Amino acid sequence: MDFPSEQNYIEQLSIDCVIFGYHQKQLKVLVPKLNFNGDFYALPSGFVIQDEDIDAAADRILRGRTGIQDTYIDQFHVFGKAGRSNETFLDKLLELNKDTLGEKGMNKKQYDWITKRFVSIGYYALVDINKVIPKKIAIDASIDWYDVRELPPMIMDHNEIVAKALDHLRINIDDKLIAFKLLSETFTMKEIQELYETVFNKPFARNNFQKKILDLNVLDRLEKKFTGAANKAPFLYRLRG
Amino acid sequence: MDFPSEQNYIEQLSIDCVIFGYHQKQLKVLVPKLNFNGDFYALPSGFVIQDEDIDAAADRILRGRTGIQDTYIDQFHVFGKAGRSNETFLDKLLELNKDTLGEKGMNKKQYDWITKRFVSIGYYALVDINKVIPKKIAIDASIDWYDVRELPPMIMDHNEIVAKALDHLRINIDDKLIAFKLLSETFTMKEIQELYETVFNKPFARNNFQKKILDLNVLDRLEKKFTGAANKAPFLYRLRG
DNA sequence: GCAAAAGTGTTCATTGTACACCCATGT
DNA sequence: ACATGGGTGTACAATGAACACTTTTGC
Repeated sequence: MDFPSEQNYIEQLSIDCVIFGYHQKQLKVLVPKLNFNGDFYALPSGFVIQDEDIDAAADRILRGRTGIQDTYIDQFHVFGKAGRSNETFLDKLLELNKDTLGEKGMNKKQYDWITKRFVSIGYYALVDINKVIPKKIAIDASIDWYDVRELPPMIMDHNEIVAKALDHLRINIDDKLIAFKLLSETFTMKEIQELYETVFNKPFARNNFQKKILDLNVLDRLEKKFTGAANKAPFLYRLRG
Repeated sequence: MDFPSEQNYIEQLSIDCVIFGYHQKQLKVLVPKLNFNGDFYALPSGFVIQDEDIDAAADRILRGRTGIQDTYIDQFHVFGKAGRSNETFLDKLLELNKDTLGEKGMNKKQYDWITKRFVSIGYYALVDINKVIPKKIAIDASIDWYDVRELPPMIMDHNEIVAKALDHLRINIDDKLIAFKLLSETFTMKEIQELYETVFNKPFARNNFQKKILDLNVLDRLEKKFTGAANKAPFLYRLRG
């Protein structure tokens, strides 16, 4: 396997990505399971190349797991507690993977790299879940979408990182008009409302919600969407610009 | 001099502090001038010790320049463009300080430390300017308060860092009730208003402002403050808790 | 009494919420 | 025709901004 210590990365600095998607009234996060013995789930992470902007590094990490690039990303917090790495996680990982991560599998440089304390920059990304085909990379055993409310226990402080990312998503969703990044190109008003209700975990009044969204003046109203249902056909909308 | 490369610091990761104070209708930033040949002004910065939380590192750096600790700090952004260090600044610094920073003054390890690319975590701090006696540390030739609108040109992207810190101060000032951190223990309503007017660079209506602040329900009204002026004496207030 | 500045109240506009109603669609 | 869900309009409440008025202080 490739050890990051062999690459020209900044040491002890990592980037953790919370990739949000939305499907069928569920806010989902893309989470790989690590290709080691033991059930280790970890956010898509990576390191910063010496001559690379940190935003570019986040975009590169995202591209590796989603296949798409130039998606919406937002750097929201740095996680830098000294003890965030070594609360049982590392011991367990090394214990269960003596062959690959022990003295046989690694040299000292490699061992030092993974056992040192890391400061991690948290990014969250919003993607159209239909455009993403989750991709395993070398370190992954599998990768899947999980409902943000039913995430597996992840390594280190990764569950906290997701919680904080969700806080920031809620704070920014109106201000930065980012809700639409989670939807397809075109969408109905009901779909936006259900997205909001999922994100905030509370109902919104239908008519007032419509007014609020239309008053943003950022949507173009397109043709109607005929579903075959026995009711009035809803309009499709698209983000202007 | 002490080189940071001799300490047990995380490499290529720094912390930059924007220390805000307020005095006589001016929002001020504490800026040291570096103890090198050439006019190099730089935000109070430092590095993270291996077993130290990043918040603790910021607090330590702050304590070094202000003498006070446990002040209000907020981590607001990470500055990580690959080219932020080496736009003429480093060349100029090395050129003007061949004796101390050239081959004579430094070994290779020290030279590598200062010439590598840095990712910097930005913190801003709010202090009661009356409680701070600015302290030079070894690297400083001088240290002074500057009006945020009349800062000297600083190294690298430090002027941008201040601008972004000010953005975040404005965003958070109401939400996190942090305006009072810039004032003395007790203050008049007029002093709070002038602080707001300085921070936002715009006037506020006196009566509405008073109502807004009192409606926060976080202030205790104390005795009146008799200034000797020929007008009604204002009340003093203090943050509750 | 008077000027200066603090404190309070009242009105108007804007925004947000709750309720009611009409419209299109397929059976 | 009618059940279903989409779209719009109106009334009320809460919030915020503009204006007016009263109170206190030292000369």
